Amino acid sequence: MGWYRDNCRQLPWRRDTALYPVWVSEVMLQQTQVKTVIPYYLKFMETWPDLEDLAAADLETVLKAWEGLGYYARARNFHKAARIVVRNLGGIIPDDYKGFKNLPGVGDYIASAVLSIAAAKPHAVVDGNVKRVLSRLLCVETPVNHSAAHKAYKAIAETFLYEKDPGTYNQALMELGALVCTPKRPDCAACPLAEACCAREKQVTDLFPRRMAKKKVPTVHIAAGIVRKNGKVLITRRKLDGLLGGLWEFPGGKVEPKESPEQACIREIREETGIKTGNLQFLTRVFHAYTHFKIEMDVFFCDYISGRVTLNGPIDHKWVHVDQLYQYPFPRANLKFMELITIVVCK
DNA sequence: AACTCGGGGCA
DNA sequence: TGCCCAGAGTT
Repeated sequence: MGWYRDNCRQLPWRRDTALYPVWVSEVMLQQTQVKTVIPYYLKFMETWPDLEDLAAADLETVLKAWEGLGYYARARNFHKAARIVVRNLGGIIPDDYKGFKNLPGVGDYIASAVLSIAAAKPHAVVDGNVKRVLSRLLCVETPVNHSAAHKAYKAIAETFLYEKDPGTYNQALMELGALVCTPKRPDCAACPLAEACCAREKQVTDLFPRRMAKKKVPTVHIAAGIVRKNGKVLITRRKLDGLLGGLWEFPGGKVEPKESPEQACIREIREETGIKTGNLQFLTRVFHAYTHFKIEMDVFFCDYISGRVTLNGPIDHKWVHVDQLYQYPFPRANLKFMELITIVVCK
């Protein structure tokens, strides 16, 4: 705790420890590094300073603010939770564990983090940092990426919980993991727990935390088309659940075996939107990695030929001017060639 | 209990 | 390149 007081970073969400701003930060910080979150957090709080503001916003606007941050279900769930609090709970965020965790997108980590930091409730957090620190401190053999890990580390974290100031205890443990007890080359010389650390004493910090082997991720070939018609281009909106739910994209899909990217592009656009396209012109190839697979996407300009849009898969579509594309939330893989479109079209 | 869900920082 | 990150929901 003393180490934390002297060494903690000055982060934007540490300025206001009310429930809402802490909640915003914890949702964004889920599986996302501090450095990445900072600009998103500042802009989000500026746009929606209070829960009521967020509840009144369109989902689409919230997704736009989340664009590039990933795990878009976080934004959808948080937005939904804000509306539940305003509509059903009188605008009061529950400050008890059961009531708060019941909200969509709030699991054990967020409930424990928000309530300990913003309401001094005695709940220990378990995140990647905490698991790493405790694993080394006690030479815990439970692999941190195993299903049983959360429960095991939660029990350990609770035994050490400092109930007089659980928020600082939790943040101190996480900060220690982020700054000192790092995944690679931990700085044991700077660690306040060094004397008590099992892994350091045995010189095996690089063997902890234990981790189960990961699977390799396959690569998928994708073809996407920028369909032009009367100076506008076609974009479609993905269904709200699943991968990249609710985001807009250029229509396309998987290139089947024995099929050329051009054929796949025309076929996928016809299947998804019902329209016929042709006169394909290669624009670029984009590489992008997701958690469970990688994609190689060939992007084509296409001309609209015939047919009316009848959606099969996407939940919406629009013909938009290239200058208006920035208004819609797109996946990163699409943003990678967005600027190129403008350059080519204007030429 | 296993699988799905983004994107970036970093060695 | 591969690893890992202030995890939660679904199956």
